Amino acid sequence: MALPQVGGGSYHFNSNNFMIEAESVPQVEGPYPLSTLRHSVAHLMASAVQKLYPGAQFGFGPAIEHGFYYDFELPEPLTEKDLRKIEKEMRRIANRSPKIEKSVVSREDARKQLQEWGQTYKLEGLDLIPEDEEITFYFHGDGDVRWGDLCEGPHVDSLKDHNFVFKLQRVAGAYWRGDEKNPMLQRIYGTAFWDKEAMDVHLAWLEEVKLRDHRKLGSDLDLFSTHEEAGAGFVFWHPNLGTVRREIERYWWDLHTAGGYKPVYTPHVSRESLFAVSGHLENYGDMMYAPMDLDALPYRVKPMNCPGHALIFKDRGRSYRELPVRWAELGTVYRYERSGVVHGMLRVRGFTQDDAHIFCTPEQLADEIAGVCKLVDTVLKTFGFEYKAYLATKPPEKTIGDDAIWERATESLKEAAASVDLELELDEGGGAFYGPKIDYKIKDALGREWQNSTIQCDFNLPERFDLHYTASDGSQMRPIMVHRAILGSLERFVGGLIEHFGGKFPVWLAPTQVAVIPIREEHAGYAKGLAERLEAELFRVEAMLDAGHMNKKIKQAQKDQVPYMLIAGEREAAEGTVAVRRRGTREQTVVPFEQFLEMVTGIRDTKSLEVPEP
RNA sequence: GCUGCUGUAGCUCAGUGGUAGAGCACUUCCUUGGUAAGGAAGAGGUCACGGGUUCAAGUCCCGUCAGCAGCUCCA
Repeated sequence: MALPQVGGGSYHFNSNNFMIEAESVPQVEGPYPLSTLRHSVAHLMASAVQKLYPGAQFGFGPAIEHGFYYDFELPEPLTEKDLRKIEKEMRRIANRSPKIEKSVVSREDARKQLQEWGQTYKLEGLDLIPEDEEITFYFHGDGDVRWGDLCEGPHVDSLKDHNFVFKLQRVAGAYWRGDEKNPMLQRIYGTAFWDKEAMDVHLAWLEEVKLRDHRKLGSDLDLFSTHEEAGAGFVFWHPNLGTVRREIERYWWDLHTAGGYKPVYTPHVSRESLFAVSGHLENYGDMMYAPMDLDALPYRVKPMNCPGHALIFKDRGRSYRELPVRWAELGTVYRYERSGVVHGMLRVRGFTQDDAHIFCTPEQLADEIAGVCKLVDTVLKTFGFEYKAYLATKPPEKTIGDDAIWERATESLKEAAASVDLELELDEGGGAFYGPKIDYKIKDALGREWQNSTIQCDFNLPERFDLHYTASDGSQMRPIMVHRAILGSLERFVGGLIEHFGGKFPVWLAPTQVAVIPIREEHAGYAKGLAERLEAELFRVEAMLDAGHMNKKIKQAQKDQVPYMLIAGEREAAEGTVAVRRRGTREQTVVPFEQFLEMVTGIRDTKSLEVPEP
């Protein structure tokens, strides 16, 4: 999809290059910051709602990352159709009396005013304003559309004298003040920009997000499904995505083997008492599935893998000489998620973590963390993700472990990051109750941030399981346990990957890597030979040899996002060449088959994200 | 879980109380085509599921399940 030309830079989403060129996003300067404009448009919207739905109660209406929203309590539910009506009214109001005026009032006058208007939520909002802060109202409109709002501002001075565009996007429910114990209000989301082109680019971005939705691609590309028969939040991986997953797992195990990790496997079901020891029952019980009775004892499906790994550590005495131990498991866990939150592959009720636990001494901690940081870097770069890392430190209360060990562990995290040139942003007090951690945020091809990788120090589980090792002086010491996941969960990671790549998987991951298409049926023999040569090199090949039209096969292979098509007719058969057509292009390059094979082998084996010409 | 919306063929969707439809995909036959839709015929639906209203329900009502946009919560 080609987007409007903006500021001399063109903007293409759908080329073979899956990344979006972020630098070509236009930055249009208006007379006020964009967030001020959006906040003012939120007011404009609220006044229109007031006009159309007398008796509306108003909640909050701030500017947000890509626009704004305003929460209302209305006698009837809004539909998308009502949004057009509200937009129309907004334009009318803005044209008629566009000035926005600020009015500073006393707390008492503010209260009186809001009582007069009958705005109960706003009155509650008034009480949230600190004593020493100035209280302001902003007014616009006149006559029957005169509208004011308790608001700290700032706002644009006029809704008419500056050029801007806006659009109301959707309506949804939202709890008053974000608390599910409070009543639910109706929220209208919208956006506003200083110029139409910028908004068009933003809307096109939203379209692209929709096109790349892993649920849509999941069905278009035959990747995965969920089933009413199986229940919400349980993912069925189809052969195509199974192939992607197997490649990722193979890569993951190779890296971990090289990194000194040993594989472990632990049961999906264990006695409930195990989770009492680990503390999961107490702290995580709401997320766990109900117990099942086996021989009159309660058993549970595991929500995490760590208790199992702790049991393995505890199975025999450990010496300082064998530390650190690094144990990895692609461990499938089950967690109860409320029905409204399950979402494709990104939020599910059963998933596989790329889990590993490192048991080490405090002295070893920094080196171990550094090793994990390197591993994370390698993996994320392989998939083309940029990332940022955050150091989450000791929360203010309810923690386990004395200050000395917290300090030492936090220092180790810092030291480790420094040793691998990893910049850490501080997330003060963001650690778990059981230890400090480093969290990674990755940025995908659409510029969206995801949280996947995490490295967590744990002082709690070693305590609860009474884990120990014999130190060189013969004393019994407590190991530190490091939990770490790089992908997070395979479901969420691969679901995100589908969107990151827009279904255009790099060669090493692509379910079908090469499609072989004969021009006429009589060339099928040559084509078959090519396919066999590729299969002998362990390529995943689709040999489209049946009697059908070449054009249909090309169309099919393009739709399936196959990175390379080899098209072979009389000339190619005579010369031992292939006409190579790359994903997302219409050009062909005719090269000797051997040359193609060598090129594509290199691309695959280096896990390149490119799909170059041969 | 909550608010609102939705569920008709594999997919996208039409069908507002009276005999279930279209395009694409699929199957068969014809077509032998040099880079994204050749032609014809055919098959395919317990209208998510259960109950109710009605002479009559895909259509109206209630419930359940599943999905969508969010909220809240999370890998």
